[in-house]
Amino acid sequence: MSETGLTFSPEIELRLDEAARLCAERGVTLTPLRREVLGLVLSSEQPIGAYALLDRLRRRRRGAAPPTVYRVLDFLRALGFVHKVERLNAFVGCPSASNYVGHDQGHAVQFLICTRCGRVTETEDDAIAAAIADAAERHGFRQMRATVEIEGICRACVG
Amino acid sequence: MSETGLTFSPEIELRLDEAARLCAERGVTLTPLRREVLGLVLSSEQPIGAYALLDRLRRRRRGAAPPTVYRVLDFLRALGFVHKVERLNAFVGCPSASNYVGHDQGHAVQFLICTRCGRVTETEDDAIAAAIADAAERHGFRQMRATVEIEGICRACVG
DNA sequence: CTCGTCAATGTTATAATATAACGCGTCAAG
DNA sequence: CTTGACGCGTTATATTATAACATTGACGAG
Repeated sequence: MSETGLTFSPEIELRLDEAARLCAERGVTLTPLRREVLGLVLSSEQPIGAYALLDRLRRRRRGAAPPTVYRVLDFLRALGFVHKVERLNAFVGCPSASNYVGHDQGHAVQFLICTRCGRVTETEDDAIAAAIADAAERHGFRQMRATVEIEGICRACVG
Repeated sequence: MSETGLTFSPEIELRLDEAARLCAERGVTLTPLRREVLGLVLSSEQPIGAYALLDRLRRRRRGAAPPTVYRVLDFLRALGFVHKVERLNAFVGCPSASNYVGHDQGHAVQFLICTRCGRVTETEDDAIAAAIADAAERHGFRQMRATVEIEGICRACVG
């Protein structure tokens, strides 16, 4: 009857389709492997580490190795589909990848990391970005990108 | 005649003395090992990785091992004498440790990371801190600390 | 004194994260 | 048809960090 069926939830498949479209626009390819890795990242409630990703990937692709996932993550980050949370050495899907600009930067994002539930919320706060740009300028510093990771307890956890 | 001589430059020895004083105030001890590690971090022009630190430490202490430096770094970070630069997995001395407040936080600091010369400048920008606090609050997020790391080209390098 | 306790460090092993380097197949341009 | 770029496989290794347990020395209670 049916084929393998959808690998991911319909919502995520939609986002993957959108990502494929954006890739095509930029003259690059969202290969099956890349699509699968992105789907796994997007499916994770929490930031996912490269090796956790690798484990999950291996359920479907025998022989996947660290370079497999790191290469794909590099690709996805360069396109802005995925971000790395430095504090956690883990990766999150970008909720607004259509805003894409460039190499894991472009739209200045910040993360709210809940140390209780482990979830990470991405924001794009212009006031923070402006304050940072301003501070950089005052130091005569030519800013390329900024990492902003706020740790604490999220609304849901704090009750 | 003289003994071993000063391990570090006079300026750094002064800062180490000050650190020892602050430790005493807080009822903890800046042991010789801790003093030496802090001196090494302060002596480094650039952020220094734990294993680079370990190498240098070994010149004077045979048998130093990774836990040796990680434990000391934890101690120094808890006191605010040292910060970790997450983007680099490396450590910098805090220029204003007298402002100490607590566990590698307290006074909200930001880093300006020059990707050309590798130097890192620490700042304490209230506008950034305020913008972050404000954004957190708007998300109903109880902020505990924030990592802000700005990458680009420093004044000296950009000319 | 001497015992217990604690902070500090030593010691061994291993976990977790990330990259280097090379090979191989496909496919399109020339 | 061959050359070069891309995508991925494969093996090995580098880098960063922690777990777990042992030893030492200082110091107060008894």
